[in-house]
Amino acid sequence: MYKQSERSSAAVLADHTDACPNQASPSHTSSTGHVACSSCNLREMCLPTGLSREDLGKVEAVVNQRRRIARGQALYRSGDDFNAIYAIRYGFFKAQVASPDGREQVTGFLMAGELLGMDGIGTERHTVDAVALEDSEVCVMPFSQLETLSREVNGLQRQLHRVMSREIVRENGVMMLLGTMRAEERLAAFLINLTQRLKARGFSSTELVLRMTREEIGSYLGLKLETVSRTFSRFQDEGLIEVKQRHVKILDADGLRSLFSSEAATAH
Amino acid sequence: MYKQSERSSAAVLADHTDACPNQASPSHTSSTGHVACSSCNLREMCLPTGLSREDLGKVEAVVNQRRRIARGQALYRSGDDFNAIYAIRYGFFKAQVASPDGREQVTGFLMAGELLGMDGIGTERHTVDAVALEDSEVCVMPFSQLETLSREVNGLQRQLHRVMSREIVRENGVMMLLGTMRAEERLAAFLINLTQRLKARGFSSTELVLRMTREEIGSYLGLKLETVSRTFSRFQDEGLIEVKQRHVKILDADGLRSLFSSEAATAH
DNA sequence: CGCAGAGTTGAGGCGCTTCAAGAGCGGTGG
DNA sequence: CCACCGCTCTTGAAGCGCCTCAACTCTGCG
Repeated sequence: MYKQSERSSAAVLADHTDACPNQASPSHTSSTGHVACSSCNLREMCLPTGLSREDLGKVEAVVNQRRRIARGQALYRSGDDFNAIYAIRYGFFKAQVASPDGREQVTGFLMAGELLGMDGIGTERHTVDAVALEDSEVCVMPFSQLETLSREVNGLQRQLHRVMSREIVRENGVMMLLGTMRAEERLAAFLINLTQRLKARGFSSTELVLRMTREEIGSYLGLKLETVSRTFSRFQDEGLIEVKQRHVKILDADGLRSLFSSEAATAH
Repeated sequence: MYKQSERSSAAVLADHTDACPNQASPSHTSSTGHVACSSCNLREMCLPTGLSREDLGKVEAVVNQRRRIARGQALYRSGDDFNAIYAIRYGFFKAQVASPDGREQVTGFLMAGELLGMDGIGTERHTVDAVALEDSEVCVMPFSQLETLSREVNGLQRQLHRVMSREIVRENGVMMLLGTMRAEERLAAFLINLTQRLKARGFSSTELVLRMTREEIGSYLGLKLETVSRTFSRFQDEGLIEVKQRHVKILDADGLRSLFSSEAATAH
């Protein structure tokens, strides 16, 4: 039914069947089995997009390790040394920053095929926390090797620049959301964005299971959890969506879209 | 008195003495005189930070053009083809995004030594407008040449990655500001940030001339111009600053800082 | 001198937050 | 198996912070 949840709920189950008894620290397990980008179905939305078969082989030589992160565990934390960037193989993460006085802001939610860790390049230290919201696995790409290789493989260099630029542009969009939109618009934009990304990964674009709490959604959108909850309820009353806890069914995607694009006249 | 304003006001004057009569389109003038990074006093806060003399020479070969932008003109606009990134030689810019329905959000203010244009790398099209807030000049760095050169000059590659990563981190900070801070905190953080950057450029860290309107500040901070104005007035009443139009004197920098860092208990 | 753009200030209202109570759900242990 | 606990989510009521609308001042410029 929820196509998205199949593997995910299985992963959650896996959490409690083998995470506890088998391993002391499941979050730091690294399965060093060789990684084959060429046989990864996320290839085309991950870092090696558009590389030739030959170049792909060179990249595979750099992506020599995977790492599993149990739900609730951090892949890295603000202040950690920066060594690598990470591609999500499966699972779901949040990225968040903390201010000196303890406030936290979720800066992004990341899913399979997306990259984590670019915040650390500038200072050799990570500046955000990357926390798994479900049991996840990432490919570890040591950055110094990536830099070396991208001098030789033009397509990789190009792709690395693209990915970083797109992250800048994505954040511009979030700034616009936070700076100019009302609660209703923010949440509608959030839902549409999520469903689009899920659709690109072959999941349903009308049914999804939220991997984060209302509070985390609120943090991302600059709202309090009660406002998120109320707005969900209002969307449901208006027939735009159907919400049952974290299960959301989109009933009127265009209606949602019209809440934040074009129809600016909604504001009175 | 206002060290910062010396050259700037001179530039503004230049605007009205030669922009109108002498040139049809001052914003597109490119003075192709050779550019010498090695003799540029912004060298150490610009792209070629930390390069050897030899490598610097190679970079200079790529930075072969300057461009002047008159106040109010755009260096580039959203939708324009992406060709180059730009280093500001002097002047002041705002970067802003527009949503389909016409809302605008200022995503940054940029000063000498800072880089513009990285928003365009990902899609080969710019996604933001870069508008000069005073008469300005930039060094044009064709990106394809920069990519080619950065394969050869490791320091340049490294620096390019650093700069992009730092932009991501900066935007994370703005997201935190927009998502969690109150008007007072936002404006205090804004002022402290500006003065720090001015100080790094050798200007006074206590007296500054704002190059942007209240509305532009408000757009950046997710506030309305009236709120910006009122908050300035309140800061003045509290003896934190002295405001006279766009002239701002910082009287109590620590007081301002305490408004947004540590003292979270300010919220009641 | 008058006009336009930018900034200030006041009054009132709305949207979101805050505070609070209760319901739903999953996990745990008797 | 069911009672219980903790966490998440929902919903209501009241308050406050920022926005909206509006009038006025200030400054620079023709």
